[in-house]
Amino acid sequence: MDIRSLCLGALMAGDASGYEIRKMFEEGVFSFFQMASLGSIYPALTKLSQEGLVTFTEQEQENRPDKKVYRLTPEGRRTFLRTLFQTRPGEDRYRSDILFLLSFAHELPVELCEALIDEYAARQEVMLDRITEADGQFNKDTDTNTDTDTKTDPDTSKSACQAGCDFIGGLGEAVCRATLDFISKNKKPFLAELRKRRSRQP
Amino acid sequence: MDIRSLCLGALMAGDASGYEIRKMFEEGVFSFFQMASLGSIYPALTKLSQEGLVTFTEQEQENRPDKKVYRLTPEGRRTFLRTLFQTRPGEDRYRSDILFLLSFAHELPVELCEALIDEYAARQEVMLDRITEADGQFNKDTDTNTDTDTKTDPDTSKSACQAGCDFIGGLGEAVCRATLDFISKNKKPFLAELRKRRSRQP
DNA sequence: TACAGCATGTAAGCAGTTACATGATTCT
DNA sequence: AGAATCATGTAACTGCTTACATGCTGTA
Repeated sequence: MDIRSLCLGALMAGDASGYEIRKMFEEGVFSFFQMASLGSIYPALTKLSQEGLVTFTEQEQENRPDKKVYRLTPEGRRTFLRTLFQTRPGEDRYRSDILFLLSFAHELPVELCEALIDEYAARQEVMLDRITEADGQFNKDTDTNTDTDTKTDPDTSKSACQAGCDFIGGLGEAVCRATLDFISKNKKPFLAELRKRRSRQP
Repeated sequence: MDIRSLCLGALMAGDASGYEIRKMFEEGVFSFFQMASLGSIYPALTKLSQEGLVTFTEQEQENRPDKKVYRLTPEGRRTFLRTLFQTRPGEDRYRSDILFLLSFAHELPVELCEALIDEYAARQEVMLDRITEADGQFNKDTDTNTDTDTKTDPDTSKSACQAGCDFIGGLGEAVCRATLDFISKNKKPFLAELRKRRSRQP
């Protein structure tokens, strides 16, 4: 998925600034399985608006810098939907430095291994919080899109991403819990095993 | 983790050609949490050998193209270990087109949603097989490194990556199973929910 | 006959990260 | 006083994917 589709997808949930879109990928629903940095979001939004797939309104804010609030155009919506249909999804990719480091546990001090496992668990915990908190975050009104033609009817708009996001949120939750469960069950035996080996071969 | 460290890590398990290293990331132990393509592996190995971190021997093969079998030098080993100690692990990143597409389930035909879920499950199944098969793949003798000074003693060598890889393999297995379990429990209700909405708002 | 697997390598191109640039406000 | 949050944007750089180039073997 390229960054442009990611931005369009984010805007499907409601109007947002570049900064807010990043937050969706960093803390929100999408954080579980996609990410995007500001350095890629801003150029993408610029290009998207040049192509007429999004529009933006500059919002003055008190005590805050101005905001460019982007909104999907009907064409943007159509384009995004077409993309969804046509995309044959690429392979999932999971990258984890921690797990790579832990592959070499037998070469590392046991304390470091423990720290790595704890760090891994802590991150999973954070992810779990994000996922459970994000539940229904697509339903909070974004005050700007109550009377737009980009939105169909209020009911559809309300349930925006809901069904899909619930399912995926549930999946993410299950995965995080399984991970944390595995760690709580296997951490100690694993570290004990490492110490045993260490004492055999110093 | 940059590609160079990944290659060094792969070679910790025993001598290998570039082609074989890719297989480790594509089908082997590392496939769960890292990946690397040939187009990045070959240049990395070349650079690594220029820096003296690996050596290679050209092996003629019958009915097969020649092979360059790479081996860690003591310095390569030291460098890699130092990297392990010093690296403060970057954030885990999971990217999934399928899950992104499924976030918009309410905009897609139910049949497509089902196909996406099935595809997702199938991939998890493949991953599960890889992980369980990979168990102990670090222990199969690679016939070339029985009498080298890069290896410590046979016992250590035998248990190469074992402890860490067992742990991580177990984790991967748990995660895959949790995913498949979640899907088998929630797929039907989810699709039913989608159909219900669809009939309400055609 | 065509495709898949084994095997290595180069190079173009792109996508995205990181760093830089700017600046106000609020919290510690 | 300094860090963090909000807010936007550009540009250099990097790292990776993809495609190209080559060629043999075994299978469908």
